[in-house]
Amino acid sequence: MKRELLADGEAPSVAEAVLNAGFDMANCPVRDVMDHIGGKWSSLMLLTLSTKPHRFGELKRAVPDISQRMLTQTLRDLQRDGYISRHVFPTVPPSVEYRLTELGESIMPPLSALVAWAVDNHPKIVEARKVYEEGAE
Amino acid sequence: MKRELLADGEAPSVAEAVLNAGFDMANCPVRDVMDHIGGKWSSLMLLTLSTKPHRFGELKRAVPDISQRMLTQTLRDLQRDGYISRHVFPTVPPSVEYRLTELGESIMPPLSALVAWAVDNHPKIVEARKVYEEGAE
DNA sequence: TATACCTGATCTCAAATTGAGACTATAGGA
DNA sequence: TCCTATAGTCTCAATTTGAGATCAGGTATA
Repeated sequence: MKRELLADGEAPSVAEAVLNAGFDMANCPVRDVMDHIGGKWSSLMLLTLSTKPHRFGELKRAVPDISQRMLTQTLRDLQRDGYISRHVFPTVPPSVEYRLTELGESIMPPLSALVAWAVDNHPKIVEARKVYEEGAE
Repeated sequence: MKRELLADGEAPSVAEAVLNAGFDMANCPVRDVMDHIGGKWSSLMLLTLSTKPHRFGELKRAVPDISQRMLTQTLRDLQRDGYISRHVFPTVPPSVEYRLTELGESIMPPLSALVAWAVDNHPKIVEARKVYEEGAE
């Protein structure tokens, strides 16, 4: 395995590798990638599309509180970065299908791991916020 | 293991679990967590703090193009959500040390995996953008 | 025939978020 | 006395976001 995951207390090898060796802040891959897939809707889009290809309207229904404007823009961004592909079917009215590319599929294992962590640890975060708010009074 | 990582082509079990079972969009853990650690600077902060505790000024030097305002705010947000702790030393001038909490440590394995993916696949994304721009002309 | 409606996408304007840079307090050193 | 360093905060302009109307074009309904 090229990079090992960190166990609690283990030396953070990935972080050190990234932060030390050739870490150009001006053209930082971490920020460049995280900015996009960390966007407000991107992870939810990728997660939804990982189950199966979706049409525009399906995505809108799957993620109800996204505005049409942001849906279009999020899809454009993901397409631009090569995570998803866009297929127009010349039906009437025209329908458009979005699906993960190979690159998009390849990010799902680490992204899913992070999402799983998020779901598992969400209660702790909510609790931490409550404690913080109480301390701030 | 509670959740398994996905191999390419495997059924996206995490995504389905999240999207189906009790997935309340209004109080979505995925968005709630990703919004914060996916923020423009959060992942870089966590990554930097995972190597060792840092003082405010050290963080500013480690992430040069963050503004002081956003550094303060990002640290507050991470502290509020329980990822990092803040220790004030009553020296003159006072110095403040930030370090990962147990919760913060626990997110590093999945976050590091994603960062590793980002570093490994950054060239493909840059290439995808180039192709997209050319096709758009 | 006229009207409503479906699709995916865009336009406009107001609201929220962000960045740049100046400003605060205190104390030590030149 | 003036300059430096620390960890922030404050203000204002620029960018990003959301809500809602609008578009194009063809089909179903009245």
